[in-house]
Amino acid sequence: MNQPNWLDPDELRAWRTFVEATQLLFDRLDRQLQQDSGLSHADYELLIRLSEAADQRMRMSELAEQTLFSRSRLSHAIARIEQAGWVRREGCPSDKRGTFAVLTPEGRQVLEAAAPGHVAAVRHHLFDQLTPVQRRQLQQIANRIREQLGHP
Amino acid sequence: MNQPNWLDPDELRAWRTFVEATQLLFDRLDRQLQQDSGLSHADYELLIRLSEAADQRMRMSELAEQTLFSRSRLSHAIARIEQAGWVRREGCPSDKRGTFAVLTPEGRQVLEAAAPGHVAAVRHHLFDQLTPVQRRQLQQIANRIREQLGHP
DNA sequence: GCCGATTAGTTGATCTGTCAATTAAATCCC
DNA sequence: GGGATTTAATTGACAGATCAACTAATCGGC
Repeated sequence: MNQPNWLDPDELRAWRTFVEATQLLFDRLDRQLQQDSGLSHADYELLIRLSEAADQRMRMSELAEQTLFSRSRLSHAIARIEQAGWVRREGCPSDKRGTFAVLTPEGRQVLEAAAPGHVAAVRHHLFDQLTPVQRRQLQQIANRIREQLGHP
Repeated sequence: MNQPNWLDPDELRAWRTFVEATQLLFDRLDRQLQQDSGLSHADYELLIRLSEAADQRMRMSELAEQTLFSRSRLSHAIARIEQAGWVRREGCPSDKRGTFAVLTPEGRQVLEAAAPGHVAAVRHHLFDQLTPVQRRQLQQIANRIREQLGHP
C-alpha cells in the first residue's frame, strides 16, 4: 500500500459504472416502492423476511443478520413499523432477553399490496435487461464478492 | 402487473446475492474510509471529482450530476466539508446564480492521504476477486443497467 | 451456586439525507 | 423591454441511520 497501485483506466471505468448503476437501480426501486406503497426498501425487506419465516415471526437478532441491519437500526426500524401496525413484538419465553418480531395481518396486507409492483420493477430494471448468461455471470460475481466479505 | 410475474428461484437467489454483495461491499469500503481517513464515501466522491476538474473547481449543478447527488443533498454536504476546510465556495461571475465548489489545498491533502487506502480496498474486495473476464462482464452488465435507467 | 464475560435488545444524541418551499438570476418571447 | 417561466442553489423541518452507552438475562468456569 506504499506506492499506490492505482486502478487502470478500464478498472476505473468499470468501478464507476458499477457504482453508478447500483446507485441508480436502488434509488429507482426505492422510489417506486415509496410512491406506490409508502414503504421504504428497508421496510419491505423486513416485512418480506418476516413473511417467509415460520409462524410469521423471527428473533430480532436473526432478522438483523438476514437483512444486514445493525441491531440498533433494527430496533428503531421495528419501532416505527410497529407504530404503523405492521408488526408487533413478543417476548421469547425460553430466553427472556429475546424478542420476536411478528408480522401482523395488516403488515401482510401491506406487503402483499407492495410486492407485485416491486417485483415487476426489479424484473424490468434488472432481469429484463440481462441475457440468461449475464444473469448467471452476475450471480457468480456477486457471490464471489459476498463470500470474500465473510458471508459464506 | 396484474397476476404478478414472480421471480423464479434462480432469479430470487441472484437478486438477493446481488443486493447482499453490494451492501456488504459498500459498507466495508465506507467503514475503511471512515476509520482510516475520517471521510465518508460521499465526501470522498465529492473531493475526487473536484480534484479531477479543471482548476480544482466545479459548478454545484455539474458536481451534483456527476455524483448523482440531489442539489439539496449537495448543498448540505458541501456546507459540511466547507466547514471542515476542504472546499470553499466561489460565485460564478458569468452567471450570478451559480456557485463553484473549489477544492482547497487542505482538501487535496486529505484526499491524497485517503486515496491509496481506498483504492487498495476496492482492489482487494472487488477486482482481486474477479477474473479479467468477469471484470468485463461486470462492466457490461452495469453499463446495461445504467443505460436503461437513463444515463447514456 | 456465583461472579465475570458475553449476548439480546433498547435508547438517546447526533449526523446525514429528503422533501417542499424559497430566493434570486437568467431566459423566453411577443 | 418587461412579465411569465425556467434554472441554480440554499434553507429548514423532518425522517432515517449511526454510534456509544445502557439494561437485563444467560453462559462458562471453577
